[in-house]
Amino acid sequence: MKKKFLQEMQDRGYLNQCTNLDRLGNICNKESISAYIGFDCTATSLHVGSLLQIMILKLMQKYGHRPIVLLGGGTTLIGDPSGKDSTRKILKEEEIKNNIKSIKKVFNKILDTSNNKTSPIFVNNADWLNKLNYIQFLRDVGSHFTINKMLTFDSVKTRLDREQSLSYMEFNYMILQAFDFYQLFKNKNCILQIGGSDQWGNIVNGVDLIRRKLQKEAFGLTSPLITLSSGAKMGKTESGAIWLNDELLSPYDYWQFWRNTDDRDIKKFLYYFTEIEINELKNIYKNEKNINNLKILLANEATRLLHGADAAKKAEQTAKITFEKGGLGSDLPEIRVKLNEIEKGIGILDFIANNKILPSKSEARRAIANKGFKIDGIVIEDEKKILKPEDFKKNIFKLSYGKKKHYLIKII
RNA sequence: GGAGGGGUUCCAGAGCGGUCAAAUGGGGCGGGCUGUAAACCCGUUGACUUCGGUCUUCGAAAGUUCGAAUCUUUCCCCCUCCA
Repeated sequence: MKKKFLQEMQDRGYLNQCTNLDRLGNICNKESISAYIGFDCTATSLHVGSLLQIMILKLMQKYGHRPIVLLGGGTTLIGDPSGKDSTRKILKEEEIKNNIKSIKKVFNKILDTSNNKTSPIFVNNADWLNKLNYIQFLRDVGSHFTINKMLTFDSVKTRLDREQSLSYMEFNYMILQAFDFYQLFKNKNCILQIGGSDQWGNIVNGVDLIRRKLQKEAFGLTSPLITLSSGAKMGKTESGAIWLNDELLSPYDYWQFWRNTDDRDIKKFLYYFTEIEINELKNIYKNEKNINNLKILLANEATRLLHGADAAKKAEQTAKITFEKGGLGSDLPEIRVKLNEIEKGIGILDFIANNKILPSKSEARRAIANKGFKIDGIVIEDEKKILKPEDFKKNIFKLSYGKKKHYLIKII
């Protein structure tokens, strides 16, 4: 039973690169460690692009290790240039604070907070970065970095190669991230930093800094970049990002996202985004010949992990009713209208635009001309249609846009 | 600091006085086929419209003209070469 934690990391495909896999494995098997992952706080929610990292934190807990979640209030003020080809918008401190609060909710939902030994610790690097004294910092930390080396990092190189500007502020990002690791190593006994493969350079810098300043070994580990078979970026779909916070994306829509996984990605995703044991997964994969059932399994498991079992069940139920029976699933997004407005009559175009189903009446017109809208399964042929009480059976009807977007229209 | 090149609709990229809401490709969206998949095919892709049109867009502002994305001036930004 060697390398239990790292073994499963590897089996699930979470492991891309490690500074010293053998030594880290030995330590992990002997004692419980702390490891950190830093998250960006540029939005009020993380999206599925960060989910793999969160799964890793969860896996740590499974093996008795403690995850440290660094919500980078300090570094978000700067903006990580890795993987970006242009400078990011600079956020106000107030916004970042707000984002951190909102993002935290997701961690508390996914991670186990009941076990004292493994419950996550949240840290904010603003706590130490904001206090830094520039000159002091340059002497203590800056002296350990050479420009020669910094220029060789991908994040810097790609910017320069593409002749896109890289501000001095952003150039400093990697040093700050290295300093974060150093701080956590020193104060929280955090010996490992994990990140996406684009973070490799930044992570190695931290490991180096710790070695130079403390003559101690720290470890770095990266997860692979998730690539979709379609070539698109994970987490970005037609209708925007797949947010983890339910205020931004309902559990039903989240479920749908997984249900619509490309055939070619399904196996990988089951390993990545569910907690089903590897052996069981192998079995399932061998025995289940209907790929759609695998997609449903993935959707259920992934949704359960984030939104809970009830939400997952409800979403599945709604999907079943809506797609298999053409009926009205209770979990579909609802749009309520007042009875007196319906009695007056509402033009379908106005209705679509006012309720933000589409952004403009012109688009609504086009969609109707292309037979994109249906009421209870019947195509709306006339863009001049007026919604009236007769359209509502039992005060409700289903408005469908395309094959996948359905809304319950209710009279209140 | 000097010399050139350029900023066009989501992106790339044509247009270079009227026929331009702007070619073409990509992406998006809708339809068809299917399995709520992929591939493929078709349509669509500024807003408002009484479907006749109307209004707002081609880095910003001002101007020439009956008429400008296209010409002129000023400004802002980006790139290349030289110093």
